Amino acid sequence: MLKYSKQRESIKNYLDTHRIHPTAETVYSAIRQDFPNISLGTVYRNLNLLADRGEILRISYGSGPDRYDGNTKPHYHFICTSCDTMLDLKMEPLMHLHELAEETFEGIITNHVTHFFGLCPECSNKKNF
Amino acid sequence: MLKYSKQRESIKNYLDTHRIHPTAETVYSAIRQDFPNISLGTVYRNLNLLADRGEILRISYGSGPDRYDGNTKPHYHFICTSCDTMLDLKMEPLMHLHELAEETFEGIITNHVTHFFGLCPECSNKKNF
DNA sequence: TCAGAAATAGTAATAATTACTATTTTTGGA
DNA sequence: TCCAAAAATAGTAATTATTACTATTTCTGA
Repeated sequence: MLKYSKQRESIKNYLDTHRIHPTAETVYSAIRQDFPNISLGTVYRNLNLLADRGEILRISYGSGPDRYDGNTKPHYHFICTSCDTMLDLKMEPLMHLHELAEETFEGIITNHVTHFFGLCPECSNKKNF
Repeated sequence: MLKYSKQRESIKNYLDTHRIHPTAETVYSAIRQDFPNISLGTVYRNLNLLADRGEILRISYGSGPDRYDGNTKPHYHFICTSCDTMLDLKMEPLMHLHELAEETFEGIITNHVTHFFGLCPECSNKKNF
């Protein structure tokens, strides 16, 4: 049985109001403004709990820590290989790609994950000068 | 200047002859049959070196350790959420997806990574009984 | 053959995350 | 309103995957 906690509410609220795809560490630093004694374990536990319930997204990619996203609508993510910024892409996601993949596969494919890499607008400008 | 090493040759050969997408730890265990004193650091260093040179693929996904693949031809990977087996998919990869994504993006997108998840043939059979 | 460069083995360190435990908070009844 | 059980927390320790460090060994080309 899930019980209310003000720490969890604060974490959820932070993700809903800051669409920067923060890491657990970033969330931890931010929440500490309001809850100076919150522990990193609590942040991880609640991020996992919220992600398992589908209230937030956990985004894993290559190297580096996982990112979290309050926007659960299907959308693609871009990661800048120079500054690690993660951005939402406007492109419509290919929702049925895994159904296509399943046609030539003996098992069951239920979902797929795609991430895009390159230089973010800011970093691509810097490289031009 | 790159120098020959029998350990590296053995690692490369293992990946070329075992298309099971092994982890560094799996490669380490296997190579130890021939080189009982090889260190895990040597395995990691050579896997990284080979991947950087494009001779093998490093595959990172959600949780769990990275996998390595001697097959450098572009192809998609499937990961079983039940047993963690990684399999190649026969489906043709969408090589130009990141060019499509770049059309609605202010920065530069140079590549993308897609992984598929579900139950492998073996695990999907088990669940039916 | 030999000297310098590169690679190795073995070990220590790091980064991200999870596990553990004693204490505190929440919550649905009495 | 009070209370006990369940759940959550803070603080800490442990784990996992990987990289860094260093003294020794192996390559290689002159």
